[in-house]
Amino acid sequence: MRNPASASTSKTPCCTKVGLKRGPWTPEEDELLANYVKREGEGRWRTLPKRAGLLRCGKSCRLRWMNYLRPSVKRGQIAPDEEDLILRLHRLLGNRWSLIAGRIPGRTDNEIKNYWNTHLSKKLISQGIDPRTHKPLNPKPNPSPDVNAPVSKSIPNANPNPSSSRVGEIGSNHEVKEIESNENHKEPPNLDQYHSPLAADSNENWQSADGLVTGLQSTHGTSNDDEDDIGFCNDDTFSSFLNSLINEDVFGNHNHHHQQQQQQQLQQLQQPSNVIAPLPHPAISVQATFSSSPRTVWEPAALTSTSAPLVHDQKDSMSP
DNA sequence: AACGAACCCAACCGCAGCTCC
DNA sequence: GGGAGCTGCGGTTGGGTTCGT
Repeated sequence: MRNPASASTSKTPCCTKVGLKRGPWTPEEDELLANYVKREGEGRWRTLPKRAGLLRCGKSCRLRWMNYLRPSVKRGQIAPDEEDLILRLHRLLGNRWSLIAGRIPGRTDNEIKNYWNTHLSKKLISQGIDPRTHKPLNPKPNPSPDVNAPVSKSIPNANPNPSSSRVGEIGSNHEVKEIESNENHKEPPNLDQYHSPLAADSNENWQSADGLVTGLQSTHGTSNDDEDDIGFCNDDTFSSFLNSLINEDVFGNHNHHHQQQQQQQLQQLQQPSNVIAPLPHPAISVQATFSSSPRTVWEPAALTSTSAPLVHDQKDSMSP
């Protein structure tokens, strides 16, 4: 990793350091950016502002495009189906917002993160469920959770163990690395050690976490020819699992590929229309974080207006 | 009506991973 | 192999809006 105090910082000066504009975007800036990206395509964000005639830093441009200007970005309220999907995916993935967003067409990671922090975490808390672990807040047969406890603004970030904000959840990079590392050893890790959202819990109407784990593991135990190549949480396996999750059919619909194939697929994914592949195996769009693959991932999820949106396909009830 | 508290969400920041040279 | 540069992710902030008193 680079030392932020040295090269990196000076190489990528932030807006303030070079006197670039910050804060809310004006319609004129939006238009400049949108027109430029439509004309030239995404990428090369660092130099884009200059080329597009914007007094913004590249990061800011990218964020604005990704979260707001992209034609495929869906606006409006999160539908109940989407909410349910977010809950289930979060339970599985933790705070991997981009992965979650990659499974929900038209929604951005930022939007989902915000929605989680402002709505869902509170909702879970009010149900006595720890939004981080998806376990009961008070495991002991205690007086019911304090539903009336004030849910302060800080709740989203309220972490029983603040110093571990990036360490204490399955979604953390460290843990993903561990999983990947285990993958190399071809030994299924015990997910419980990550006190993961997969851990069993109670009063939820979505699938039992034990079932999820079992399902995931059984994916390996029972599946096909490519077995040797499959680590736990192998990209495709994981992706399959996510699809199954979405389909609410954890044990069905498995299909494994070699990682090499995945790489190829990922390259193909540079074509947006491929990103969320149509069922039966939409798989691919979740790969980035769980693999060493180049990132492509989530962008396309939003570009699926022409492909079958998973939520629609599977649940057939998400209304516009 | 006025004020403060709470909420919401767009945007920013720092870090980490990847690619290229 | 290692450093430089770029991109993307997740956490956090802060300003505008809504709600409650």
